[in-house]
Amino acid sequence: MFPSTSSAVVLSQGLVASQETMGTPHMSFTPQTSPLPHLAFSPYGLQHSLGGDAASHPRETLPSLPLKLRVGGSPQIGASAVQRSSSNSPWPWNEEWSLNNKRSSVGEEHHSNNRNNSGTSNGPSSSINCLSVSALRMKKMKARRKVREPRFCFKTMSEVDVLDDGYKWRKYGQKVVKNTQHPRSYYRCTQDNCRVKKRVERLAEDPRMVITTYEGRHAHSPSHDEDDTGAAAASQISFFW
DNA sequence: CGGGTTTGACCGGCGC
DNA sequence: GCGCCGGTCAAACCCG
Repeated sequence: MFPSTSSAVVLSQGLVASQETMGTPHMSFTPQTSPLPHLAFSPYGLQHSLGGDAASHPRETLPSLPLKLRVGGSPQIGASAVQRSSSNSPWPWNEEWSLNNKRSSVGEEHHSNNRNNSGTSNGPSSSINCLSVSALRMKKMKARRKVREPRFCFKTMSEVDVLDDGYKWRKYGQKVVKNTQHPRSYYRCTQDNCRVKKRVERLAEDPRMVITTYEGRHAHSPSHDEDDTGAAAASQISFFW
């Protein structure tokens, strides 16, 4: 799962990204100064800071992440909480959280879709198929777009992009976002009935720093064995929005 | 062969 | 209204 063989995940301390990085101006990071054997975090105490939408998400809607940055045997773990502060950032906790307030949430649909067939199908029924497929796709897209799961993110200094948080992820997309030289990767939890997603990207100004954004909450336990030290460490590190 | 990754296309949202 | 951009899809590809 871990794509790289060696990496030192170190604590990022007191970082403040004040200029636009990956379209994320004025990010500020709360210092975490105590190196811990494992990274864990508890974003739950921060719901109130998320505004109305967050208030609508009960505590349980936030992802529980026994993040286990087990790198190189003796990890120096650290994570910087990222604080919501910008007004015009494309960073998710700004517009997207506010969008959450505006959009009603409906269930997502997961059907197979035949997007690529819509333009190439032949025969007398092709137009009908086109329409139905297109309509289905549209419906699906709309349903998908309206759903906004609770999110939080953190920053780590790591050589690897994908941190071992105990869950199994499948990459479903990669995108180069504007004004960045590093692509953003999109991952989805491979567990059935679990729609937790995460985005991983690197800071443009400091490629050693990895920004991981989780969306949603796992409806299951981590996919591989945990020693639970992450949970224990959760009491030692708190994450902030 | 099954599961994961890559990658180009597509879509909706949003700003101008 | 239009174009840009981020997010997602899914076929093709890769790998064990």
